Amino acid sequence: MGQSGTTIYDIAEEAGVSIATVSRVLKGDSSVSGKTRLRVKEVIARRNYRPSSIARGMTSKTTHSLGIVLPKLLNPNYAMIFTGASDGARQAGYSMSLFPWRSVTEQGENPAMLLAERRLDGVIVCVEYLPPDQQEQLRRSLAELQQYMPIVLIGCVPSDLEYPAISYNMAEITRSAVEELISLGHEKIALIGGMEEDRDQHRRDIGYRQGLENAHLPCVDSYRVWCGGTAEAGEAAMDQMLSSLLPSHWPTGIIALNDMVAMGCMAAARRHGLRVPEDLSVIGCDNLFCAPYLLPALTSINMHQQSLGREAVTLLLSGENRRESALWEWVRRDSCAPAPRR
Amino acid sequence: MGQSGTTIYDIAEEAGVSIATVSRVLKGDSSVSGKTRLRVKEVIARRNYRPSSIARGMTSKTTHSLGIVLPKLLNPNYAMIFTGASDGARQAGYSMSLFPWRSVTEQGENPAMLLAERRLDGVIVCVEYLPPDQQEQLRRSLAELQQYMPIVLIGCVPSDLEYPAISYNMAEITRSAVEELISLGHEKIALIGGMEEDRDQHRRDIGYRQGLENAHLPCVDSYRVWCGGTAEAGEAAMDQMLSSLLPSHWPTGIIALNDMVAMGCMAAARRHGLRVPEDLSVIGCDNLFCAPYLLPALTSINMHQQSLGREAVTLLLSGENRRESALWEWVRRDSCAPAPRR
DNA sequence: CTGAAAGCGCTTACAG
DNA sequence: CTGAAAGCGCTTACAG
Repeated sequence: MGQSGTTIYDIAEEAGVSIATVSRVLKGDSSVSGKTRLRVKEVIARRNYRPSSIARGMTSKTTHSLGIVLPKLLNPNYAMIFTGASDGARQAGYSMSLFPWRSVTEQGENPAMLLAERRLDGVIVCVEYLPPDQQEQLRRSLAELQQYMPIVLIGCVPSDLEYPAISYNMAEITRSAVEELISLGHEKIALIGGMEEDRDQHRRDIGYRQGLENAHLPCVDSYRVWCGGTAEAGEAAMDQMLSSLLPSHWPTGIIALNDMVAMGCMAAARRHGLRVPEDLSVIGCDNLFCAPYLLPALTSINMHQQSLGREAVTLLLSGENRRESALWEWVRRDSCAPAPRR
Repeated sequence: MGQSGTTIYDIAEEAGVSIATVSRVLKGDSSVSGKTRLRVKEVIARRNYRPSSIARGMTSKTTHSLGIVLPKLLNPNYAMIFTGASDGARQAGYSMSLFPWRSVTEQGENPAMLLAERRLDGVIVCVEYLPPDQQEQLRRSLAELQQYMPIVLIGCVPSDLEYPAISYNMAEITRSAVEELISLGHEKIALIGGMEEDRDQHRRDIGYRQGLENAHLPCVDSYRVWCGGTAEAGEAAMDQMLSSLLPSHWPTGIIALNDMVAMGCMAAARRHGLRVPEDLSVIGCDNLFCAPYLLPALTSINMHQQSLGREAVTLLLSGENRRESALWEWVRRDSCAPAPRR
């Protein structure tokens, strides 16, 4: 165990050359003569020698490993981003490590320093919308982090954060969702979403209001609901909303934070005797693998998370300071229908 | 960018001590006098200094980073394992990197060497059932890998592989699933599962046959279907099976490879006019977050993947050579019912 | 209690 | 084309 042991000195000795020469054939330096190259290569192969990337890192100042900071991988959405990022990294010859969101967001002394120690060649930070006080902490952590390594932001990136970034158009997406429902004749449209603790809601809220306003529809407070990002949370929130409203005031269209929340909403709606989509249209977000297999199949928005992850790596390694918008597209299925006649 | 720059020399100079002393206060060595300790700590804080973990690794021979080799993270199942492992690692002060399955399984020169270079402190390898020829490659890769770092196996671990491991009881689980259906009066029980390329099926097949045999039921070839692990694959496989069989021969119970496959099966069954669970009972595996929200809610098996990931880390860091069995439990919902009267 | 020195396994000018 | 030497940023005996 751990007896890898063989170093560049062993190879040099066995091949009868200096370690400098071994180092040269390792990096494919063409100045090495054919015969020495062959001899050295043979020894390397026979001894199964692999240079230590960490020793290399000592001189080259580069670790060939990247990091990604994510809120929670259990959301399949983030798992997709991570997968894409991990793939992209590997293809470029880097490894990818996962760090928890709180490593940049928590109060206390220098949470970002966890990453700084690692001397990564760069880090992708996936940011959700945060309340003002936490935003301040995020700002500080990012500034600190950037002194140690390049960073790229993805997600709900505040527009005044001056880093390379690929950001979600949550306002635009939500406005589009409102328009989608309005075009089907809906007027009572509810917005269910936003992590309670970090009020992810904010951007969505802006788009939601815009959409209603453009159609000269009123914005009703009881149709705007905060909840967590899980199916359970969505179910509870929907249940709560329906229970507190007279059936004549029930919304006919729901825009959910994500597909998991949408799943919960549909379950709660069913329990209250609502049929989807006849009585209630539902729109999710993220286009999870299970969306087409729900009953009815869920209309959702494809966020292309996997390619988002890859692109973030590309951007990170490019060193450019671009700011892009993440792609998204409608995936219309069976959970939306014309509004019921009043 | 990357101007972290400050080293132990800077701190030593500014505090008017030797680098050895700085190193000592860094590791909390009690031999340092109170006043020097304070002075050094002050400089460290002011300069925002963090020792380079990679330089530390040079001497300590330890990188404080672990790896995990997974087939594919897009399966939420593996995302759970990864999350658990990543959490466990972090709590122990380690970081966790993801490596693709093919890094240990692919033909060619020393695929495992990708990992060897990294000088990880250990690696978790999540193994699926493999056909004999690939098993040989796996065996070689693992043996090689172990020369560089400790390894722990999880998943469908061949019983003759002499490594610390936490393995799935796929045979036992599948047998239990057969018994579950038999106890509901089913006699025509189909097994849908097993990645076509790696015949993951094997263990399940054993359990399936045992279950039938114990109940003196025949094992019908057309009820054993190979397919990939996705919903689409499950849908296609089910479709194919129903289309090729006379309705009077249709199975009344399905044991699916996993929940995603089960989702596909249910969709295909519906298209063929079968009601679940009245005409057809379906059992999934993995208990995905969406299982309770399907219609009908899917009966499944909870594999506790997250704690499995954590435990794998514990086992890895313990250095022990234990071999454990992964926990599992039934989660009975609405997709199983008594067999229809013939 | 503290410092000078060697060493971890490489890479890279600098000579020859 | 090749080698001796310095250096990357730490840790750890070894002296004092």
